[in-house]
Amino acid sequence: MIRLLIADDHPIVRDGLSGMFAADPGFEVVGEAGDGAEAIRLAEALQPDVILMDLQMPGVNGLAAISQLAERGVRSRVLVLTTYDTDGYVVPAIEAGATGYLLKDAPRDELLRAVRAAADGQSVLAPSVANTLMNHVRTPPAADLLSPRELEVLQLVAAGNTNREAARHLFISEATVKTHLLNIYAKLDVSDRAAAVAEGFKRKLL
Amino acid sequence: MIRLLIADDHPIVRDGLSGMFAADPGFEVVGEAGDGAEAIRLAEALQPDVILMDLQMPGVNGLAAISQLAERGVRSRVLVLTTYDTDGYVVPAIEAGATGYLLKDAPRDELLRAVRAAADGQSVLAPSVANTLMNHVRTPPAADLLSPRELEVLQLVAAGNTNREAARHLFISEATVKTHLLNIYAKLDVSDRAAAVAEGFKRKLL
DNA sequence: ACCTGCCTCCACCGATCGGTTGATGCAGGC
DNA sequence: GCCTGCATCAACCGATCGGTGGAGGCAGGT
Repeated sequence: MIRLLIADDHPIVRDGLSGMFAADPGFEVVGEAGDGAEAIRLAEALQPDVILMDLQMPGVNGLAAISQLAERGVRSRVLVLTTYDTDGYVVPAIEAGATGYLLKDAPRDELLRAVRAAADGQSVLAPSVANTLMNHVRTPPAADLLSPRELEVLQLVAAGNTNREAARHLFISEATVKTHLLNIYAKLDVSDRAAAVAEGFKRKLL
Repeated sequence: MIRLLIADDHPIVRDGLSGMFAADPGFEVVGEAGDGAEAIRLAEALQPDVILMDLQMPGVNGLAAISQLAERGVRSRVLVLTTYDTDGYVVPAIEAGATGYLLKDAPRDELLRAVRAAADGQSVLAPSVANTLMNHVRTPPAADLLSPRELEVLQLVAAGNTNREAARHLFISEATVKTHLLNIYAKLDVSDRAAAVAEGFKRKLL
């Protein structure tokens, strides 16, 4: 018997989900919340196995609610169930601790399977959500903004080498290393080696 | 009609998959490869819609094959189909360009659905693989190795500030900034600001 | 043939940084 | 009450860095 909490600001959606799960003997809807704050209160009080959470809610939104649940040590699994494939929310929701991410257009049986999987700690992602997540992991084009040589220099600098040491590693003069660095600064729009390293990481060059 | 290429070093597995897809009129197995090199050759020659790729293969392994296919501009979707939920390969495979990742214990109909989805460009992940991927994007504990103040200093340094500028931002003296930096160097086991920024990124502190 | 981008090198300067030593005050834990 | 960790400040030194203004060679593309 899986104990469920439903958090959605639309009563109609809550009723629909509630009825759907009530019809299946494997589930019990133990509570319903209309906003994030209520969801947190009820989750702490009821300790459900799974929380179906909409992201768009008034006041404390779903994302914030997920973060707070994690902080407060609530062990319920959170399954995000949202209307739109709002790309921008997928990664934050997962970072915040969501166990799964489905869209509301999912067929009934898929939703039931997903909740069972979530209760079991397994991850369920809608295909388009999986896409988003995978694109997030895939390294972007990583522009060949820096020349190969400049990249080598930047790597050595990031490893803590002084210009002189980097020069020795590359069998060139210290002056050349400095020239490369100045070019790197210009290309990355920074003004010192530390910021260049930071930009290098941000742009996934390192 | 979806055109398939099967790449697996076990003939038995190839036969099994081949027979399975041959039985369905929606698929056509246009080729089979026993190693990565052959998979690449056949993929370029046949331009299949989907490639079912095992990761463990002699010579050029599946991971390397996926990378090379992407480099050579082959437009086929690659669906990784491997025996074990080898965690370490999930993220690299996706970074290399895999469209989906399934385990060989997947039921027959799920495999068929997955191939159709892949042909359509949609992502299909086995639940345990989805788990792995999600854990990868979740920010690790991010050890509170650095004190809050030290972290602020490091962030300012990473943004390209000089010690003096950082001091002004924090309303403290330059000497204090230097002290913080020295403590940061010791904690991160580096010897200059550039390497500290690099370590900060590697340890996900920035 | 020309231009552009890349890689290489030089010299000089002031500004900044890294290293050291030492000090104070204030929390929290034993 | 003592110790540890954190945050704050000071003065000093040599080493390093960033900025400037060059210069030449060598490849690839127009």
